[in-house]
Amino acid sequence: MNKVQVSSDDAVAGSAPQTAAAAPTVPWDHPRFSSWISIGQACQLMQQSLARSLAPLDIKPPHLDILVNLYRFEGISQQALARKLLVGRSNMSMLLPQLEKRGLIERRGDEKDRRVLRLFLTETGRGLTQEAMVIQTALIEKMLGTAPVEDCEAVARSMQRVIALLLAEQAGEEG
Amino acid sequence: MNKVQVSSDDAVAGSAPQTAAAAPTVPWDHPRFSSWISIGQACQLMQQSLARSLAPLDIKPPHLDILVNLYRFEGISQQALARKLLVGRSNMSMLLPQLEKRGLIERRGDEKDRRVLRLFLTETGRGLTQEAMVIQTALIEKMLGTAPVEDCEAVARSMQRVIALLLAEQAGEEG
DNA sequence: CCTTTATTGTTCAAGATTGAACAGAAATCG
DNA sequence: CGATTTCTGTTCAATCTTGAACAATAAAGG
Repeated sequence: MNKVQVSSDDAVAGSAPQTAAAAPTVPWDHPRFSSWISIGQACQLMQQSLARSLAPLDIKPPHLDILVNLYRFEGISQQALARKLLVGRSNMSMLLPQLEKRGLIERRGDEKDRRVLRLFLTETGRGLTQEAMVIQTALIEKMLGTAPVEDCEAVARSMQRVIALLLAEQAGEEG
Repeated sequence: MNKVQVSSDDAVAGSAPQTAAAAPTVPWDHPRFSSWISIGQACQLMQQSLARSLAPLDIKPPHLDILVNLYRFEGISQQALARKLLVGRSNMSMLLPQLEKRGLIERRGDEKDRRVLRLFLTETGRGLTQEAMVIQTALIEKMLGTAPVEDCEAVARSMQRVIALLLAEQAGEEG
C-alpha cells in the first residue's frame, strides 16, 4: 500500500572500479571520512525535518536561526548576526525585511553609529520564537535523546574545535 | 594590519530577556541542543571550506557528491543517485547535463527499462574525482585528525541512527 | 488485451543564497 | 581640517534548489 518495490534500482552494485593500480587512497577505508559523511547527511536530514516541523508556523530554518539569535542577543546588529549565522550580509538584507513586515522583529537605528541597525523581537516575535524553539528542541531530543549526554558534549567539543580552526582559516585567507 | 577592531558590535550583550515568568525551556540549558548547533555550524563551515578548496578544479560540493557516488556505484540511476544524496530528482536533471557536457560523466539508457538512465564516469571524470577526493580527505583529516578514531566511529554510529530515524519518519509521512 | 496506476527523467516558475558594486557614515592619518 | 580607508546595510544579477506538472515507459489488475 505504501511501499515501493525495487524496480531495477540498486540492483547494479556488482562491479566496483578496482581494475588498475594501487587503489588511490579510497576514502571509504578512511575512518574519519565516513564519519564525516554521516554527520553531513544527518545535518541535511535534520534540516529537512525541521523545515517540515516548522511549516505550521510559516517559518523556515533560516528564519528560526535569526529569531533565536535575536531572542538571545537583543539589539544585535545585522552584520554581527550575519557573522553568527555564517552567511553573507546580503542574506540578512533580504530576510530581515520579511520578518519585519510580518511584525516579528523591529529594526532601530543606532544613535551613536548611524550606519548600524539594531534588531529586536516584537512581543509577537518572541511568542512565535518560543513556539518554534519548543518544536526544534523536541526534534533534537527525539533524535539524540538516546545518546548519552557526555557523548554529546564530547562531540560538541570536537565540533567547537573544528569551528575554531575553520574560522581561523577563513579569516587568514582574506588577510 | 589584518584584523578588525570591534566597533560597537558585540558590545550589546547586556540585557537578556528574562523579564517575565518561568523561562520557557530556554534551549541554551539543553545539553544536546547546543551540541547539535555546533554540529550544524561545523558542517556549514566545512561545506564552505570545501567549496574553496575545490575551486581550482572548477567543481562545487554538489558536483563532488555526484562524482564520488558514481565512482563508487557505477551504473547507478538518476533516481537512486538523488535518493542517496537526499535531494530532489529535478536537481539531478539540472546538474548531470552540466557534468556530461564537460565530459566527466556519461549517461546510457538502460536496455531493459527504457525509462532509466544509467550513469558512468569517463576516464577524465575518474581522474578528476580522484584529485577531488584527495582534497576532501585532506580537509577532513586536517579538521578531525586530532580526534581519536574510536570517538569518530562512535559519532558515526550515532549519526547513522539519526539518519535511519529521519528516513523512516520521512517515508512514513508520505504514505 | 486494455485500463489504471507507478515510476523515470525533464521542464519550468518560484524561492533562497551569494558576491560584487554601491552609497552613506565613521575612523584614520597626514 | 581634508583625504583616504574602513565599515554598514542595500541592491542586483547570477546561481542553486525545489516542487508541481508533464510525457514516456513499465507494471498491475481486471
